[in-house]
Amino acid sequence: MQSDRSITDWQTKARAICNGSQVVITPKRLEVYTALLKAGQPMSAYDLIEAVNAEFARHLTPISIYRMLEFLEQKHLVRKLKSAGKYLAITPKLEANCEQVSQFLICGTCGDVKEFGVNQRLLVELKTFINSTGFQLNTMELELDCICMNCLIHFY
Amino acid sequence: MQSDRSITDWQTKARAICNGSQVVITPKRLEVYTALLKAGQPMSAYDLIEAVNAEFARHLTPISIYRMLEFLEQKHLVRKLKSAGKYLAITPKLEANCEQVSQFLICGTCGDVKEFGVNQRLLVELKTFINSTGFQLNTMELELDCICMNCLIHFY
DNA sequence: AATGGGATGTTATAATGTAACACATAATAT
DNA sequence: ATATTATGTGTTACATTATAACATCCCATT
Repeated sequence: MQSDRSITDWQTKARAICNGSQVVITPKRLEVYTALLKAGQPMSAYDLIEAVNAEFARHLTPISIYRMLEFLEQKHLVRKLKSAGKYLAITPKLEANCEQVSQFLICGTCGDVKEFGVNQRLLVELKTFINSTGFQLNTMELELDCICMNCLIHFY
Repeated sequence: MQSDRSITDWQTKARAICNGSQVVITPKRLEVYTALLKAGQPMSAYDLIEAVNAEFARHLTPISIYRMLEFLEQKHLVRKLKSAGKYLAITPKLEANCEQVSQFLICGTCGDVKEFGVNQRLLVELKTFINSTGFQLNTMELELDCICMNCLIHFY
């Protein structure tokens, strides 16, 4: 959960990011982004529909949400976690530190997600290996299949 | 696509792996595994239903396939690629080489998957970083979001 | 006002994955 | 040898995630 203050900051930044092109951040797109910011955790597209419709008195349909999410992804305001089918607002956390790259640690048991900064050198090394295959990494922010401490204790 | 010879080898190994416990590899489970081996590439559960039903004259339903896939995953005969929603028969390729760990390079554009061996040291290092978070990596065989050379040429 | 591009609405449907309960089969215990 | 139990499968229905196709709206510019 983000504070109201930082949400406002991020809304402002979002507007700035989308400035200048023909393609703009509309009120609804900003609402989708805001709902994700407020949640402060990954949400499914359908959970997001409920959240936006409730909070902003809309009646968005799945296709609309998916289109807006696609837009927000292109602007790097939202990140899709493919392995979980969930979406996450991108926040500043580790951006300031160029030595660190965010990794998404996803608990395969309960779905909890932790964002964690890892030494950039490590990922550059991995990227270099991969480049020799003809495939190129789309991002160095990996989705890592994990189990969280809580599930480890309770279920194993 | 695997050769008939190596498919037979893997069927035999599969039986051996499942030997000794109460839980056995039944004909149908072996058929699911065999269909995946023959495909030699990741398949969706529904593609797999069609393949098994056609080749072995079954009429399996989704729930059955998912149950069999779960069994095969537990026995490490099948790997689920969560980010792609596809399933892959596990084959020997890199197992012999302890210095290397398989990585799954997944083209986000066309869905093509390449298995690629990476220096184990690198992944142990990553794993060590992650352990400090309270989350633990379920596997060092990562799913890496990539673009393949072919899509790179055609679409960008 | 006309037009043209981007954004959204509307409807329908595809693709992926599970729940709940019934039945079958095979190993074991009595 | 039968009863019991655990495992495997069938059947039906449904939940969740995602997209296709086409219509309409809105707004900037002509």
